[in-house]
Parts: sequence; structure tokens; C-alpha cells
Amino acid sequence: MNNSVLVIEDEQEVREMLNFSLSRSGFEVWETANAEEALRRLDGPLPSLVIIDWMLPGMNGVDLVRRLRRDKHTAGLPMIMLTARGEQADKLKSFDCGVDDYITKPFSPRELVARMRALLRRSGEPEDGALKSGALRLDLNAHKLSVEGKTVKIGPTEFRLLELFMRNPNRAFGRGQLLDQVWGRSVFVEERTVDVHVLRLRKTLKPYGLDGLVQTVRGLGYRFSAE
Amino acid sequence: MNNSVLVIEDEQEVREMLNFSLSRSGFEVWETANAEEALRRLDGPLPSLVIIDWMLPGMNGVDLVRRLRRDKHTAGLPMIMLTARGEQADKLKSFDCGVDDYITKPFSPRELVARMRALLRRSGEPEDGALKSGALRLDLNAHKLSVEGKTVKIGPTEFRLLELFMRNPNRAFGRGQLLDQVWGRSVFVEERTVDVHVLRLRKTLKPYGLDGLVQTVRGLGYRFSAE
DNA sequence: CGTTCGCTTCATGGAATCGTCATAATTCCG
DNA sequence: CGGAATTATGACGATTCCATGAAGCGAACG
Repeated sequence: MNNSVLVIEDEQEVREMLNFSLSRSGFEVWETANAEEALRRLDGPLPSLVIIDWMLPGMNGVDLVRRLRRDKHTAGLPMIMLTARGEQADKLKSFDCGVDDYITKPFSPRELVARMRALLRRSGEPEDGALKSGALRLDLNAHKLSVEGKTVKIGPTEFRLLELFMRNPNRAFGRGQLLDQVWGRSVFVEERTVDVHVLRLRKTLKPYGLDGLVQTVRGLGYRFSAE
Repeated sequence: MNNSVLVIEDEQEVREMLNFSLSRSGFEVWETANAEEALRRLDGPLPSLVIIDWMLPGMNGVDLVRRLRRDKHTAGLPMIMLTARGEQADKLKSFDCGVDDYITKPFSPRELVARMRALLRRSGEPEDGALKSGALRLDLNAHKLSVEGKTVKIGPTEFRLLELFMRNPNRAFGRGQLLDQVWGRSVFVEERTVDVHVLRLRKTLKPYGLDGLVQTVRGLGYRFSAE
């Protein structure tokens, strides 16, 4: 997902407001009311950004951020801390534990969106919501793959797989890693299943001579690379 | 440079304050008083971050940011906008034209530093993760060996063997040590098997005249060394 | 409900890689 | 120089790993 935001906020009122303004700005909003639920949610496919409230029932925001940063799976997630408290010490503590931005209530939704965009831009998110590689173009908003302008049919899993590959070119992934990132870690599937989806991905790229982009790394897994 | 900041600010007082607090936080501070001077300065080596005042004599901050973003040389620079004006419209305009963060005067120097650190953390380039030795390049992320840019086919065991060698150049390994490190401690294989894999490694390097890098140490084992 | 679509698993064949051995080549040392 | 020790090399069977087609299953949809 290119434009999905996970909102972790216990006050329903604020959550609804965020949902409203973020949706209107084109984000797909996932809501959770506490840290535990959020952690469960983040076991699966990751959102492109997380908004965390400072005060949460149970595990608080700072501890949650620390935990997410420690876990390799979520360590790279862009995070914005949201809080009613404007005190310096709190801000510094938040930045210290690894958030990327910090904004205090009451805040302007438009400023929040602006900061989110700035952060996403900086996090290597493609400008126009499309990953490109040669003739390949993966439109994350429209959820469409096109080659040389022509739309190509592609299944959901193959789409996510290709997305991961295009976000990390020239990097070899083990089957386990692919399962974690593309399927989500709580899912149990045979590792060999990855092969089948890679095969299908290659098949959809074959008519354009681009199947060589997905390469086998024997004894390890696969890699996306322009030769 | 990993900790240099270019401060673009016309008020000397503010500039001095920034210089003081940023220096104390371990940054190397470069100062300029206007956009033109800044542009000249940015023709050379780039700082790791730029702080731009909204109001500048001549070209103002927003225009400067736009211009820097348009120029390929400076397009990737992390930028923070600094301003006395707290109005929403200004913030939005700044974010719109491409700054990464925005902070209003009066601000806490420590918050500024915290935001700078957060931004630098986010902008840090992913490290290469490749072992190099002359024309040889062993990319551990991509799990790929290349010589003079050309990818070279190599088997898994030879890959691991070469990795060990390149991590420890100029060091002789006994066959037992190689078996331990490359094959794993619990594996039982003939010591002579090492010879065969060294041979295969040499064969893959031969076409490039690099087979001399893997040298025999008679009575002991092998060594990787640039002659 | 029946159909379609996509996902997962399984079975099979083929290709790449591995470890071993036999033999040739080299080095060492008396 | 000559024999012993050590290493280089080519070949081969065994194994591991991957590609691929097909079948089973469940969810989504009309």
C-alpha cells in the first residue's frame, strides 16, 4: 500500500476526525485503539506510515515506538507522534526514541497531511505514487501494473511481491523474508509457495521480455535487478 | 560530511545563536546570510542538512527551496524551514515546495536539534554492504559477484568462500578452518573438498585474470591476497 | 447456489551444485 | 636427482534445489 496510514489512538472522537481528513486527502486509513491491537495489525502487511498517540491505555506511545524500532520488521516505518501535551521534554523524549515527526493537539489536519507527505517523500516513497523501473510502472494508487503504457493483468499477491521487489531492487530475499513482508508474518504458508508466485510474476512479465528482472538466487531466494 | 549544516539566515543574532547551539551538539556549522551566497556555497561539497530562513533579502526562502529541489545536485538535500511566522498558510506553502520540516521562532534549540537528527536518520543512505577488492565486488545484499561492473556467475559455496576470504584478506586459512567457517562446524566433509571449491573459485575468476588472488599456502591451506 | 478467481499445496522432471575419488602436476627435501 | 608429500584437475554419481503444471479449496460475487 502506498498511501495507507495506521492510526493508533484511543479517543474515538479524534480517530474519527483523523479518518475523515486523511481519507479525504487520499489515504487509506486503518484504525486501532491501543498498542496491542496495533502490534497485531503490524504483523501483517505494513502501512506506509503510522500515527501514534502519546497516551494510550496499556502500553504507551513511547514504549510502542521503541518496540517497533527494535523489531526489524517495523524498524523502518515512518512514524508520527500525536499528543495533547506540548511540553519540550515530551517532544525530546519522543524524538529520542525514534519518531520521525511530532505534532501537538490541537493541530491542523492540513498540517498533519503536509507533514505526512513530507515524511513519505523523504522515506523514499515515489512522487506520484508509482514505482518505475525501465518500462515497468507499478501504480500503487490505482493498483495497476503497466508496461510501456499498456495495462497488464496481475494478481494481488503478485502485485505485492512486485512492489516489495521494486522498492528494494538489487537485494536478495530469502523465502522466509518474502513471506514475512508480502504475506505478513503471522501467516503460515509453505515456503515453496513463494516459488509459484514468482513463477506467475515472471509469466506476466514474460510477454514484454522483462521476466529476467526477477532472478533466482540459488540456495537463498530471489532478487529483483536490472541484470 | 555527516554532521555539517548550512545555515541560511540574514539576522546575525539568530545566526550566532544557531551556530552556538548546533556546534555544541556536534555539528559543523556553515553560515551564509542570503540566498545568492548560499547557492554559491552549494555549488561545492554539500552539507548534510540545510536550515533556511523564510524571510531572506533578495530571493526568499520558499523560492530558494524550490530552486534547490529543481537542481539535481541539491534535490536530495534535507531542508528545514525556519520562520517567525506561525501562520498555517505559510507552513503549508513551505511543505508544498518541498521542505522536510518546518519550525517557528521562537523555537527551542534542542527541539531543532532533535528534528535535525530525526531528519538525518531518515535521510541516511542505505549502506552499500559490498566487499570490494580491486575490480572485484561482492555484493552481499544482492548476493551477487561482479567484476568491472559485469555480473559473474558463482555457486553458493564459492560465494561464501570468497566472502570469508574478502573479509580477511592477507590471512592464511587451514582447510579445517575453512570447513568450519564456510561449511559450518557440524558438517563432516573431506578436507580435500576444500581444494575442489578453491579450484572452482579460481575458475570463475580466471577469465578476468584474477585467479591469482586465491593463493596456495603449501602445507597449510589458502590465502586471499593482492599478490 | 453455482461460478469464478486467486491462493496454496503437491508431484514431477530437470538443472545446478556438491562431495568424492582417481590421476596428473607440483613442490619439497634429503 | 629421486622419492615423498602435497596440491591441481577432471570426471562422476548423488543430492539438493528450483520450475512447472495440475489439483484442491475457500472466499467473493452475481
